[in-house]
Amino acid sequence: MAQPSGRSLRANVTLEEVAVLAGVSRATVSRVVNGSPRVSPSVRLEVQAAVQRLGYTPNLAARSLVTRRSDSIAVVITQPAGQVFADPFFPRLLRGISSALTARDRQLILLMPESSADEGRVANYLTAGHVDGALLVSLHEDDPLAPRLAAAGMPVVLAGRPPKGLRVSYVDVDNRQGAQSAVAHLIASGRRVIATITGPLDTAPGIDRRQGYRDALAEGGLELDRTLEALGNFTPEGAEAAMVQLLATHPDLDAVFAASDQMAATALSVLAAAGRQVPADIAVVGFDDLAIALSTNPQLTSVHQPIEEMGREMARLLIEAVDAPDPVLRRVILATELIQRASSAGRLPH
Amino acid sequence: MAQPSGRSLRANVTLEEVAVLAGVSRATVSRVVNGSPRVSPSVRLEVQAAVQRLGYTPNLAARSLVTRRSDSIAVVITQPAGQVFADPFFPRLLRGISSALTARDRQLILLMPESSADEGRVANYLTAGHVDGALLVSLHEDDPLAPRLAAAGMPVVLAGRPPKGLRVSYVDVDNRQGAQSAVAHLIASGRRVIATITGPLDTAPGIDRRQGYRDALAEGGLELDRTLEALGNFTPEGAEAAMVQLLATHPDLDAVFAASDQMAATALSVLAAAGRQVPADIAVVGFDDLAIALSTNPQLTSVHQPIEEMGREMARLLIEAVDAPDPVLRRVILATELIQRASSAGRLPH
DNA sequence: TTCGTGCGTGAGAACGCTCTCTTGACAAGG
DNA sequence: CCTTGTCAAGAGAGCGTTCTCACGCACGAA
Repeated sequence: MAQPSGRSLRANVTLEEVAVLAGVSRATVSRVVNGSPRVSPSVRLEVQAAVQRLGYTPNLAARSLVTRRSDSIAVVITQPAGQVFADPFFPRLLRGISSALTARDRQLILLMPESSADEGRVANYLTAGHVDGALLVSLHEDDPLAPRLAAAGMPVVLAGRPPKGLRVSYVDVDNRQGAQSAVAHLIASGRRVIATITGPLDTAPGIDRRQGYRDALAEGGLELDRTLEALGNFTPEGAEAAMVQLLATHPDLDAVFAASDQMAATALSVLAAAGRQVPADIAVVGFDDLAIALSTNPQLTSVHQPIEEMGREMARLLIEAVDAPDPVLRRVILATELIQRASSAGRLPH
Repeated sequence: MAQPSGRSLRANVTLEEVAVLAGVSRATVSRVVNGSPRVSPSVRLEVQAAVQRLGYTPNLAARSLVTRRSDSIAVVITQPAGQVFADPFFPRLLRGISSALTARDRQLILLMPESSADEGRVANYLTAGHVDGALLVSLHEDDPLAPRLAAAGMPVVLAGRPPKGLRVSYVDVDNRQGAQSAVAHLIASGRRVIATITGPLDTAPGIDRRQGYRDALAEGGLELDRTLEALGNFTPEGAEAAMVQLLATHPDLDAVFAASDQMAATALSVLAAAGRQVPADIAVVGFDDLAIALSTNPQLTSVHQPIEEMGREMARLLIEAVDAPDPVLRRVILATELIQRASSAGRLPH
């Protein structure tokens, strides 16, 4: 008998078929599948055997139709084109999210709107009830999606602290404490004229990391000198200009805290070109602990962020919010860790 | 009247309600929504107005239940832990995929199995019919998923050429031609002792890029010298060892083609440490055209790959396969482009 | 015995959609 | 005037679940 050509027939085992094989009703099979306690042990065994034998898998569409939940979560990555792709932040975060989501049998639906027209479609899609909640990852500040979804009553968790007092759950890395520990380390190793190359100061990481720098200076008894704070904007161009300027204005500079590894790498190049020895003359510390920190010369001391953990925590928070009867608002700040490498090796044997 | 606490009620506008408002039957509304031509213009207008007014959005679960297709596509990223994350390949590819998928109203379901146990679950999930097809992105070779899914009759498209003659559709970048053009460029600018630092030779890109190197040598009339081929394995450690060895064995070396930018960057460091001037003494060319190529000193000539385009093409191919009545097998190879920068600047003014 | 009480199980109605079939209106042809 | 064909529109079944009830049985108390 000829096999019908084309696509193989999907495994269409239904609850009904399992019920027949097990000699029970559909309802009972459903109970077993969903782990209800109201089933006698013997029947449960019987049903499980039938499920096994037929290779039954619940039809998610049918289930979703009646339960009115999709068991799926949207991850919205709003990406301002450019160079940010150099950063392995997204794969890491996605991995964390994915891991927590599959552990709880939720599907991950990925949305990457490119244009603002796309963003409108995404908002519609999300509020149409196709997903139970949304994880928002956005690097630019003025993302209108978060308030819009929150207003629509959709559970939402953000990656990173939102800007202006937006009341929505988020998970962030402790940028301030991370920067503080980096600069404290520089002070502890005897550096005294410490500059910072900052990120854009209209973003939370930019602000927080500079604040951490200031905290450390204050705690270390060093005076704050605004001319030691140069705007780098997280770009190579910005960092280069900042480093050049700092060298020109502060010949006695003996340490630089760059708010990102990429900027730190650029700073290292500028220093090398200027004939300054790192770490002998000047120590350099970055932030992010990317792979690039290992391929600079010398290797870069940097602040490590638990990105996967951040993703996992976001997913956990969101699921919690979805399952909760009332809206929940939670903030989670994850600790960072200073990874010491050659670029800040001691002046003071400490 | 008190608003019921908790989650806002989802927009539960149904076909029925639209039908009532428009004064037609459910079937007619369905026809309008799905763009059937068998509707009179006046009724269509009426229905569209009602849809608009109620903010109707089709319930995907219900639709999927009856059409027996999910209109969603899985993207499976099988990631061997490690350093490969440094590469922005995934975000780029995902963006391309996402773009093509949303343009055709398909959902992107992302799966990132971590363990082999996860991979088993993924295989089950996929064959359970929750998705219409799968896009497989795997950096390691012996991924059992592709043959398994293909055997189950699930439409599949791979990112990159599969290893041993696996008969499945894929989209790849022209690694061979890319490498060839890079090395041809070196020859054209007067280099004569050209080494290559290869990727792992059990992977398609590793093999293909070395082959491109050999092609260019042959075409340029240069003799193939196996001692000029050093294994770098796409890792910094491998590249460093390779570069050190090449310098030791070939004092007259005047060019290096590294099969990845990361390896090229490492090679540059080694050369700098050895006091060799780039590009005056030795030219260096990489592959991938990552952001890192811009932050090396000097900036790195590299082979650019159309990653987004690759993603888009994969999505297109898969949707085509899903819609086709019979299984389709297609291969698409996308051209690469050599981006010339300072690291290979001319010896011969050409 | 009689009457709850509790618990395992089944019957059957949704859920919102698509799709086949049927109906009815109208025009054209004999 | 009746038949035939065409085409818009409606009726209604059915997709695979879950979930509310109702049922029946066993058990213990009156």
